[in-house]
Amino acid sequence: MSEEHPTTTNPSSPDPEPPDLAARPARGSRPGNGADAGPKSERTRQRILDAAARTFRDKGFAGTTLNDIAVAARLRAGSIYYHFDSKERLLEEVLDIGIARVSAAVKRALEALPPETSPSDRIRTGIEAHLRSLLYLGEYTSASFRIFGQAPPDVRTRILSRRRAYADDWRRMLQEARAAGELHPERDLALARMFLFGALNWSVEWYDPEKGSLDDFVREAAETFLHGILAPPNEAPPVA
Amino acid sequence: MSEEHPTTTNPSSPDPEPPDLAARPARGSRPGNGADAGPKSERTRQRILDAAARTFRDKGFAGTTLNDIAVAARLRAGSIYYHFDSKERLLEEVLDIGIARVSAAVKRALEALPPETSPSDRIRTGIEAHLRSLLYLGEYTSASFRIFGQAPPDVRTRILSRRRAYADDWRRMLQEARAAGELHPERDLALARMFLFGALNWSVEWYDPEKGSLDDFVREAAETFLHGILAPPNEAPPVA
DNA sequence: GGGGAATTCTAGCGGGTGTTAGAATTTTCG
DNA sequence: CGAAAATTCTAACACCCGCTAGAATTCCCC
Repeated sequence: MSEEHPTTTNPSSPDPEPPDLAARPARGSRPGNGADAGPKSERTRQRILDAAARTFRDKGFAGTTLNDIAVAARLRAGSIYYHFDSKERLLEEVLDIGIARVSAAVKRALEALPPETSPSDRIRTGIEAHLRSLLYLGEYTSASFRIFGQAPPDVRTRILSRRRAYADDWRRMLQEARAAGELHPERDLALARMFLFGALNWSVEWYDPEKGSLDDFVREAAETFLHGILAPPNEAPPVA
Repeated sequence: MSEEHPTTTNPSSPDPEPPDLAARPARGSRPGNGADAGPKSERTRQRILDAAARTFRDKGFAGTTLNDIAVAARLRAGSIYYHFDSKERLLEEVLDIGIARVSAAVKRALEALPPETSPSDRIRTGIEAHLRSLLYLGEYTSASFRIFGQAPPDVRTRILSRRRAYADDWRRMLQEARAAGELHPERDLALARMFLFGALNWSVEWYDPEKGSLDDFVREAAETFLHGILAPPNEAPPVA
């Protein structure tokens, strides 16, 4: 219990506490005493993280200056280094929080469903939860998907395990639906999943909350993915 | 006939020659004579453009150094300025060529169809052509979609008209299919279109040409978008 | 309120950026 | 061949980057 930064900012995800992110000794002198750092500066750390998430998302990783972040967080660039080891580490934490939040939101939504819910309805719920956390929950989630491709290789590999775990959740969901006979037997599930991720994550680039409610939007998105755009082939359309 | 650079590099797209990109007087002295620049250096310009497309795509706009491009094009960074005004202009031309090629490829594929082709089959063909030019045709097309979001605002607005024109092609295609009664009446076409773009363009990030043929891939992608992933609701699945 | 730790700021270092001027080289063609 | 034009290179400028040391300040708590 001698570490001073809680590392993971999101309180809703039970973390196995990856040790690589935690080790950051306070600069000037040793904190020494048993108590961890006061919650006072924890809020500054939070402000920096928030500013970084938004700025990274808007201008990309290489396009973002530490000064950009500092201005948005209302301090000087040098002060960032009291809280974070480097620009890369800052990115790493933003990305990490991002997937952690999306993953937790989806998990929570699925667990809230009645146990007899059909696999395809679970997929529907998952899509809606994923989209909602992307578009509403904040900049971490959108940043996490938007700039992952720009992250330096070592950051990417360090983040990858979490992303893979989330991808596995989806793989499982789709396989269960297939096992239940609810999916078209010829569809390639791996491709469908990547297709889905692409479609959903791209929405942060163009979604406009002014036009129409978010609820309608996420519902329609799920329907489009499940049913496609074609009219049902056999029966006449319900409008008669 | 006093300009020396043909501006648009792709010979396969009939361009209306946007004048903003063309104006670049040769540096040291006036070319003066009636003949335009020898095709000798035109190939250097091409090499720079190719190198820029690939490097931009891989490392992003801000993450790419003029020196990176110069190394890939086998010359010195300063020499780039003989052919291009600035890094931004270089990006602009790469992006421009990218959409122009995708747009031309899709248009060509659609025109090759027999005139009685149904609107939904036209959509299918469009999807396949778009994907193919993204994944096979080269780095301009993939770069164009991958880094558009990183472009400086003025570059983005200058490119936007072309992108809008391409989006309009798709809007039209979808509307015709709907008018023909081939689309599900409740689907939101604007959303479906953005959904589709997101799914397709994201594929440049993960598509692996080693696993399976491109033909199968693009076909399957089109089916997934058209029919969704669910099993057909009314009839029994064709496997009986 | 005062003392010591925690936090922020100032100032700067070393390096790399886009860009440019002008010299050096290559190409073109009479 | 030789001269003029076209192309490339060299060298540098001005600037901004990520990052650090140490001084200055603020915070916390007895």
